[in-house]
Amino acid sequence: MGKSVKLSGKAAIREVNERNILRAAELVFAEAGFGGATMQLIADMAGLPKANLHYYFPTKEALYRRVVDNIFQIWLEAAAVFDDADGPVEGIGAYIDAKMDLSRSHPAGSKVWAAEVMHGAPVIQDYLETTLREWTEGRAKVIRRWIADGKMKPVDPNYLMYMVWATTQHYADFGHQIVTLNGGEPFDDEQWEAAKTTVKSIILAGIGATTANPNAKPAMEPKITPLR
Amino acid sequence: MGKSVKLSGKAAIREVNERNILRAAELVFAEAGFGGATMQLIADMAGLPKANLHYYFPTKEALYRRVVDNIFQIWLEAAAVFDDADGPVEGIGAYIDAKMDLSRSHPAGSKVWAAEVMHGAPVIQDYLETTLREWTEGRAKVIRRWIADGKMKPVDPNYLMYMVWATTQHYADFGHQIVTLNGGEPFDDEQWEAAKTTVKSIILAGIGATTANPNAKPAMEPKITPLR
DNA sequence: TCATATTCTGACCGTTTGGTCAAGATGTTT
DNA sequence: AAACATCTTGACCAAACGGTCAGAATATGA
Repeated sequence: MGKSVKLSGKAAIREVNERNILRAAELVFAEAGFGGATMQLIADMAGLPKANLHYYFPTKEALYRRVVDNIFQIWLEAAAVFDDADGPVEGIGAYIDAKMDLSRSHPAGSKVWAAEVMHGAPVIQDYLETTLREWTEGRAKVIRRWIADGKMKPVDPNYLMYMVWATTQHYADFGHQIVTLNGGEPFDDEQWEAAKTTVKSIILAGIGATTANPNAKPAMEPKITPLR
Repeated sequence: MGKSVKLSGKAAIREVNERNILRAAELVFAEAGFGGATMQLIADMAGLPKANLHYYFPTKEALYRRVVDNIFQIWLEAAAVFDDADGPVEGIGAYIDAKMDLSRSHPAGSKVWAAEVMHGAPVIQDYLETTLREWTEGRAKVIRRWIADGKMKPVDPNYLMYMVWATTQHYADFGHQIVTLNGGEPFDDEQWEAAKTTVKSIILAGIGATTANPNAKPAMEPKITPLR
């Protein structure tokens, strides 16, 4: 019932060590940034001598690349919930849920991604230009369809997507600020649920999302400049 | 007609150099992070020998502190537009406008702030606990008053504030990602205006903001958990 | 058991970095 | 112009860093 076949011997050693190193590296990169992170610190956190790190990952850049790769994979998997949805309430709602859950369960990954983008995406530029761009354009088409079907107000899909990304990832990237403003206490289950509900409520109400309303015309004139 | 008295001689030299250094430092810190930034790079960008930097700012930490201080000041000044407003449309709308303008005019500052918070706010923890907290609580009271007056739906002011921060700052912090998804072209005036309008439109509609409606009762039951 | 492949690790190295310093250059005051 | 304060800068240093390497330890397969 395990998710992967239990390996033994050398193969198991390699898998365990690589996993440990990647986990430690993600935390250290998230807390100190790429420049501030040191191989020694990652090694200590993984419980391995530094030279052993370089046995599995030849350079700091290679290790960082793998960390970012993993994050992007998780990101894409979570984005799948968008696909099989009949309208914005279901689709965008589920997407917000998924991204909020990720911000809670995987804050370090979100931070590494944010720092990478902020520094000009030296490592993941190709991802942005290919995979992410295709994904975004695909979802934009779906949203435009929903708008045409009268299921939500006319809104440029890109700005809407940025808003969802920004709002959900904020709870990971700025988690420290939020905790401080919360009196130093991390969010409990109720607060996470309230945050999630508030985000969904405001965005879905903000775009006038309805479960289905094919024969309705937009409630307001399309003030928003459509995508050119 | 200048904003400050023209100094001459040594005083002028000091002021000009400090300003140049701070400007260069903000850019380098934003692009490379604290750990990735080097005094040599900042010196080159400021057009000064490295030793001269240490004459004006004794350590890298001291220089970084000053950069973050400046950012926080600008942040606070922009936040003032919130204060003299009669309702959410005016207050939150103007605040969003101000923060969007800051994201466009001062993206490096936003990035430095974001990185600082992401890394656990080692330098500005006291700001978060004092000034920022007081400001946030003050604004939360205003928002609760608006809710009580029926000018907007019941929403936890903190979650709402996080949403405004996240959405507006996203255009600075993730500017590179947005530019890439925009085909490599930076936003032009129209796109900035459209982004601003979309953000305001969704948030204000999302919280059911009206210019004034003192004798109306909330349109929906308060699903949102109020601040405890 | 022995030979082979893989994993582990302390010691080491060249480079880069933040920071220092002494001496010179430039402006200011009397 | 002389005495003083401030500013400038190339040269330098100790520490920290990413990365290397030879050889020990451990597992695998015949």
